[in-house]
Amino acid sequence: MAKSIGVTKQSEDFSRWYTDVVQKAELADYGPVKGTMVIRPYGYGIWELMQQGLDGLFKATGHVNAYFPLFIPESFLKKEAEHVEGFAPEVAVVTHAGGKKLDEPLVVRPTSETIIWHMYKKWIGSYRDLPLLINQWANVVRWEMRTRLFLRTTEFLWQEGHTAHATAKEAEEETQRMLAVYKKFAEEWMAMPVLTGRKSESEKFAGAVATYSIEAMMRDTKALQAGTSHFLGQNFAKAFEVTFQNQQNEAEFVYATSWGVSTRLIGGVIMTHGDDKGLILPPRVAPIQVVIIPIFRDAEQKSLVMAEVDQLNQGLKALGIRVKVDDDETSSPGFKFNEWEMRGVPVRIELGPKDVEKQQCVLVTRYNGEKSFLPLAGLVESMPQRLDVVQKALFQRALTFQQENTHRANNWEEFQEILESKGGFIRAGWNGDPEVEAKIKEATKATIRNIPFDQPENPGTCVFTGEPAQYEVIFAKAY
RNA sequence: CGAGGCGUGGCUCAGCCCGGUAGAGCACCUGCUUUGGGAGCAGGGGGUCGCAGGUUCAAAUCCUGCCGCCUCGACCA
Repeated sequence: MAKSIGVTKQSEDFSRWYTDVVQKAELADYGPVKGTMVIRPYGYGIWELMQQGLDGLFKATGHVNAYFPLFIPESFLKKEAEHVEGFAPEVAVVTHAGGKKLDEPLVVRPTSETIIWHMYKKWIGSYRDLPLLINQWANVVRWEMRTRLFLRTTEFLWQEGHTAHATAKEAEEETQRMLAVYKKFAEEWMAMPVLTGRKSESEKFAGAVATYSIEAMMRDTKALQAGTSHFLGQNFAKAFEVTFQNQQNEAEFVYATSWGVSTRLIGGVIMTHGDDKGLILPPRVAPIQVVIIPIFRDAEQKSLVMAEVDQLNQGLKALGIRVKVDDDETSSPGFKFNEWEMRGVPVRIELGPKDVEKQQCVLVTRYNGEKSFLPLAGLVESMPQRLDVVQKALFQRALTFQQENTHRANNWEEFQEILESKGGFIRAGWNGDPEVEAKIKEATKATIRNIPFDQPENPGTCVFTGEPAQYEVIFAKAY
């Protein structure tokens, strides 16, 4: 024993731990083209559950799904000045197709605002066509220089909502509504506590009037932008000449929003809950919520044990619980324990001859390693409740961690000291000057994650200049 | 693109300095014994040594060029 199997310890090398977990838990693998990723069935299972959850929340807020093309005429991208400036460096361009050079190059969408607003021009004529609330599930391509599985890949899966409204107020409300949806999803499905707020000018979406984000803290105390919602004002409506006639019969430019979360969230859930043994999945997004490991020596024991196991399996399935029986006879129980722990299954049930005799089983919860002997009677019925407890406990644990690693810095010395010794989120005053923001970034690599909605009455002084602060903001090193 | 490192069975790597039969561990296959925290023994299969050229009787090993990957920096959901 004691061979170095499993994953690199989180405490030893967080970044290697992450890469190990992603690959050994069979969530994803590297594709042959630099920066591309193959999402394997287990990882894709998480994404499917996320999609179901999010899609339900989108539908509940009045949105419908549609699909727009992957290819966008290059000229579209150039119509909105900030947008093209922001995305031009990272777009992939198709210059040849059908065996010849194209008249106009096509860009592979890095996001779909341009092609969607091109279409909205055709569909929107009067105030009666508004609001238009469309979401699409799609892949997008951004040629990033440095990539990491799930967190930043050349091609990734996401959803992008694109809405059109008659008034700025309505669009702003939509922006906030969807940010709240993201917060709810992150916290209740992914068990990831997040901070909501507005992005600084330098960090906002290219082409937006304002960008809002949810920011989460990973177990290495670095920040992860987990979702964004943009108020686009009339920028895209003007670029694509999308007007509507209001009730006074006047032409007006339409107001827009867009919002998205991506497969990056999977990276977030891994880094929010995982430990030295590997992945820990919140039950709501776990492809396998309960794994049952039967233990037996011979055929007689096998039939005895499997009879109980089958009953458990059927019972749990009937309640809609995602359960797997690992009856593979070519690997040992001990191996399976470790394997399923590494893969983050929330609850494990062990059932052997001794248990059948006593009409009990061994139940182990992944996140805290707690092992208990429970009577088989009533076990099935108790499972939804048990999973719910795990789901909430994971959120609580992550929330406590986030709070314990959030500090207030009142001056530059404190700021640097906290960043060096503790890391994490730093709440600090900022005078609102982008140059100051840039200087802090250059000096420390910490960036303003967002300007939280919950502002103190007095934001104090700017942590860098000592001038009166305009806001209290969250600084952190980020992914 | 700047700086470092690395390309050898599926994976992790040794061999390279000092040229001469291509290796180990893990994984895989077969058999027997095992199975309550990563099982043991025995046998077995599998490699154009990143690519191209050069030096040499002889190249994984030396030389040149190219390609790819990783880490760090500049860009970002």
